[in-house]
Amino acid sequence: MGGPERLEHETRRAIAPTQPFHFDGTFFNPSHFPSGDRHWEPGRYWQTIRLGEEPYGVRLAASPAGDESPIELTVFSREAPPPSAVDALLTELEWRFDLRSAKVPAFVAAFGNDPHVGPAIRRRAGMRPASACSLYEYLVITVMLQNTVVRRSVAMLRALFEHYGQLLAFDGRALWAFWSPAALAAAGEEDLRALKLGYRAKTLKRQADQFVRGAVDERSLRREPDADLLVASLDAIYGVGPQSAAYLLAEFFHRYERLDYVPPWEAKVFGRLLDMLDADANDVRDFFRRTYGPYPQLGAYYLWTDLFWRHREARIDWLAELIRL
DNA sequence: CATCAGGGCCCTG
DNA sequence: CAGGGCCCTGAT
Repeated sequence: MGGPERLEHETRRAIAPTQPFHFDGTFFNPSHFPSGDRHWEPGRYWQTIRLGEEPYGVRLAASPAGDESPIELTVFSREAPPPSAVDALLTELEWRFDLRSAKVPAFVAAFGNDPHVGPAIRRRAGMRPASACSLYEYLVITVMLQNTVVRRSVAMLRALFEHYGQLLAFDGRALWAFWSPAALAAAGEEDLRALKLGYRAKTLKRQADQFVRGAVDERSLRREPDADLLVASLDAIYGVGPQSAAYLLAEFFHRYERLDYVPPWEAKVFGRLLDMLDADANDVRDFFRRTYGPYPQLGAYYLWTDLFWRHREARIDWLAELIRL
C-alpha cells in the first residue's frame, strides 16, 4: 500500500469571520473525543478534508494581530489545485465552522451580561458550534458515540481509519482522511464486526448505503428552511435518533433557534451548573428556551463548552465524576 | 467469576 | 408508547 499520501503543494487564502470571533474556541472543542483526522494547538489548527475523491489537508492560523483579523488558510494538495477547488474548500470551511454566522454575534451582544452565560461569553466571545466533518462523517462520529464510553469510541474510530481511511502527510503531520460512503458500503458487515464495532457495523453499512443511493441529500438539507422538516429528514436516516439529531442540528446545521432535546446525563450537569439541583431534562430545556430568546441552543452550548474548557485548564472533580473522564 | 451500565436507537408487542 | 436487545469493555 505504500506510506502516507504526501500533499506538498501549498495554496494560501484568507478567511474573514464575522465579529467577534474566537479562534481556539471554534477550532477546538474540549467536550469532543479526540480523532485522528485533526490536530489543534493554540492559534493553529490542521485537518484533512475530501472534495469529491480528492484528498486535501488544510491549516488554519490565527492572525498574530488577533482574532479580529482574517484567518490564514493554507491548502495542501498533491498538485496545483484549480482555483474553483480552493474556493469550494473555503466555502465548505465557512459552513462547517459557521464562520459567516450572524447569529453568534447577535447572541454575544445580547447576553454578555447574563448571570449564567455572561462569564463564558467574556472568556470566549465568538466561539461557534462547529463540525470539522461532512454530514456523512459526522454521522459516523455519532454512531461511535452511541451506547458506549469515550475510550471505546476513540478505539473504534481509529480502527476504522486504519482499515478504510487514507493517511495524508502535510505540513510535517500525518492525519487520517475519512473513507467515502461507497468504500464502506462495499465492505462486508463481518469485516466491520472484526473491528469490534458490534451492532454498529450494521448501522454504518446502512448509512453508507443511504448515501450511495442518494437517499440523503446534504446540499438540500443545508438549505431546508423548515426546521421540522430538517429534523424529520435526519430522523429518517438509519441510526439517527433524538440525541444524534440534536447534535447535528447545533454543530452541523447551526440551527441555534432549536433546542429540542437535552439528554438526561447532560441535564444532570446543567442542573448542577444552573443551581437547579432537582431539575429534570425538560426543566433544563425549558430554562434555556425561556432565557435565551431566539437562540436557546447557544445558551446551552456556551455554558457547556466553557465548562469543559475550564475542566481542561483545572480539573473539576464533580464533572469528572459525572462523566467518568 | 458474574453482572451491569455506558454520551442511543431499532424493533416489537 | 414502553421496554427489551444489541457488541464490547471496565467497574463493581
